[in-house]
Amino acid sequence: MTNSAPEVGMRRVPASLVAKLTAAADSFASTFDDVRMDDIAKASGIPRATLYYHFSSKNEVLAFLLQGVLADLRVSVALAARSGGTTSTRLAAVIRAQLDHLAANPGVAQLLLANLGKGGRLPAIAAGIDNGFHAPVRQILSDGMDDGTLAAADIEVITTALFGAVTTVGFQWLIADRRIDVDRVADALFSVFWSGIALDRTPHTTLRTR
Amino acid sequence: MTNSAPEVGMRRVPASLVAKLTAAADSFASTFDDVRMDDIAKASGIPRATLYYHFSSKNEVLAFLLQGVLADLRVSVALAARSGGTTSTRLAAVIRAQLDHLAANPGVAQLLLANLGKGGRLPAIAAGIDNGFHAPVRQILSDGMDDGTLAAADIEVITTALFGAVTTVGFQWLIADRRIDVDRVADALFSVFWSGIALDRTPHTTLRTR
Amino acid sequence: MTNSAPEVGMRRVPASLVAKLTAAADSFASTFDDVRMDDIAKASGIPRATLYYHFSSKNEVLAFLLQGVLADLRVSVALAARSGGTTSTRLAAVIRAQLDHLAANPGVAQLLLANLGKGGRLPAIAAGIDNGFHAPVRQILSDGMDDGTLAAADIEVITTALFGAVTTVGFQWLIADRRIDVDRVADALFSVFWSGIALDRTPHTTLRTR
Amino acid sequence: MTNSAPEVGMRRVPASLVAKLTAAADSFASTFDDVRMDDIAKASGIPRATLYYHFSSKNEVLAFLLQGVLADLRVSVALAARSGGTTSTRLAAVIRAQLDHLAANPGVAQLLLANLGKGGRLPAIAAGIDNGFHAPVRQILSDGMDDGTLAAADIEVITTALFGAVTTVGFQWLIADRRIDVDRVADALFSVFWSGIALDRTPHTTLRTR
DNA sequence: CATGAATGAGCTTTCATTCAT
DNA sequence: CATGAATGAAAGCTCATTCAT
Repeated sequence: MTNSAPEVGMRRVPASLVAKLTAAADSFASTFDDVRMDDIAKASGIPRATLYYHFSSKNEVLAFLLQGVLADLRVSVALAARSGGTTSTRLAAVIRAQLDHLAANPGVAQLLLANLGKGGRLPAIAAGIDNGFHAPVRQILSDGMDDGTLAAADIEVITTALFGAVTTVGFQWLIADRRIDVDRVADALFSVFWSGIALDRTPHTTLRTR
Repeated sequence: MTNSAPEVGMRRVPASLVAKLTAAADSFASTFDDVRMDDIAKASGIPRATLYYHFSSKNEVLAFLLQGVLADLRVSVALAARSGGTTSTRLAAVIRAQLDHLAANPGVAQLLLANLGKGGRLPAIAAGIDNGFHAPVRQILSDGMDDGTLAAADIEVITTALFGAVTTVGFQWLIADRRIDVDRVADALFSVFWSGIALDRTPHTTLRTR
Repeated sequence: MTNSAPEVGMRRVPASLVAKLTAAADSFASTFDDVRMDDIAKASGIPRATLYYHFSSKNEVLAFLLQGVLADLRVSVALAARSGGTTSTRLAAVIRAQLDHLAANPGVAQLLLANLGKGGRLPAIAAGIDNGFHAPVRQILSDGMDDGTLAAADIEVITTALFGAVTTVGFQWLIADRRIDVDRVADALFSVFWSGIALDRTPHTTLRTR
Repeated sequence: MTNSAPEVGMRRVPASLVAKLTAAADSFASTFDDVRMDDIAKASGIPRATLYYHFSSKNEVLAFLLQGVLADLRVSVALAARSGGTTSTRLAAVIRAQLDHLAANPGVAQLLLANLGKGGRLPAIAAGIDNGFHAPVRQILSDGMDDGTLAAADIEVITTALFGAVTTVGFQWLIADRRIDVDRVADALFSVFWSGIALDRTPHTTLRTR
């Protein structure tokens, strides 16, 4: 899973650093605690001062890693989405791609989760997720509606729901089992989103409780 | 939404503190950054030293707030789940309950999200979420399978997926619109989970990419 | 030489700190090198964190000390200037006061000198010196011209020249001898400024070399 | 005002560096803050590592600049002092020379002032000032006493006082007006030192306050 | 020779927590 | 009981200097 080394406005990061950083990312990202610059330094073997030579702050380092991971996600999800099959095939592939990605980058993915609610990085991260996951899924859904495969539905909600469901389940598995049983999880998730859970699809009515 | 003031091992927290803390929770929780003891103190008007008189650490204060919110969630979701309707009715009610809860406690909910990956609080939080959301949903699903309303399925995955989907979509709305259009979101989410997105439910096969 | 503890916009500084700081000032100020917060802490026995509790930055600590010293200077010089004697008596007294002050606060005075060319403190320091020394001297000179004791002259230049001369000579003595022979120096300085160095005062002409 | 490129124990500094450094000196010297190696590098356009190739430390670079400036001072003051006029003419010329020098090198002069109290450079600087200013003035004063032009007086104090007065007034003007009105200042200073400020020179007595 | 890259050492500042009243 | 004051233990960042080409 090669990191595409995106620029974030700082000095072009040399390949050797990129390699060390991404290699070490999972180990320091999964300390389950605030990541300290020293953690990054120790885990990657890059002296703190050297990191500061290439990045202008700790946040830049994290942003760099997150953007790298998101870029990777984008690539693999886009690939899955483009695989010219049916709507269902493409959707299933996208789910698998995201799960594979989670399984491959557990630490950084967690870092990403921890940063969803932090320090001004949100816009960039949100954009990254939108590019990497939402956009392809929106495309698949929209294609599916066009060709009559899918029922008309709230694309925005469904897309976000799919992302949330896949990510949450993936994390749940990672935390519980240290790994993800991609086959089982992907099947179950696809099945829910594709066919729903009801045995019978007779129209029902949602209650408005308020 | 009264906070049930659970004990976490510290001396009984006086009502006045509980009031001030929960009232202020949203303001300091949404600083979108690491919450510092001083933030809590300033937002709640309770001097730092006084907080330390009642709690034994910052984590205890956060845990107290999170548990309070989770207890509230538990109450309202349990209520929704117990409302003796059909499986679909109960499920829809649970989704609404969680969305209402998110809308009512955006700050603390975010705090909770930000703390999913932090400082040893995870087990307690996970337990709280399990009690508050997963358990009732599992019950509903299991009931539904028993009475033939639901297709046999991977209850564990579905439950987690539902939680992730509802929460993620809820946050997405909060961040984008500052509020949640509960009706629209609840309908859309219920519809996906209940019936799926496919127009036609002809059996399909999931590809195994690996 | 009591420090009048002026406020600089930060937390009111407790007397005990003021005492420790001013007592230690000379020792850390005379390291002849950049003063580090740790020097101040060690010399004064006040923990670094405590200093940061009372002051908002290292510069604030230095500013506080400088202002204190300048306030002291102001008091003693004003006293000397007010001593209702003749113009010459008052001027001589002011010179002595400034030399005494230098001798009593060598370290902080040096700190002041080192800071004349640094970090935005200049305006405040300049104001302090103006209040403490220039203003009284200007008053004496102006009084002297009014009562016919002094020849008409460029008060601004003379005042600054006197300050520069007294301070420079004082420092020179401090550095060379570790102390100031106040009697000798004061006499010599007063004599130059009062009578000049020429044996004969026959009018002369200054050459314009360019 | 050509910099005579004195050696300070480092390899011979190439002319191109000398040019760039002295040209840039005023700009980085007037940052009014601690001069960092990077400031010097940026202001002069000479890469930091190149500076280290030619000088062995930051202090060497500063010393080089200061000594250059002091050498210039020495040349022009010596010239003024030697101009075979009367004592008063020579003294006036020296005052003008120092003021001209200040006006021509405000930044480096300030750097010099700021470094009077710093890092081990003091002895060299003091020696430079002594050679450049004090020695010629001492000579003039001593000549004047020999030929009966001057009253007997404390040559050491007067010399230092003159230097302090001229320098301080010069800086004062630079800071206040961005330039020095050399004519006015030189006249006023010479007048004070030559004739004193008293209208009447009737003998007076200095009070001994202690 | 010259210089972009790298880094050891150390600085200022922050913050959770404890103390003393 | 409650709290203003105090502080130990890091954390983030800077900078003079050295390395490697």
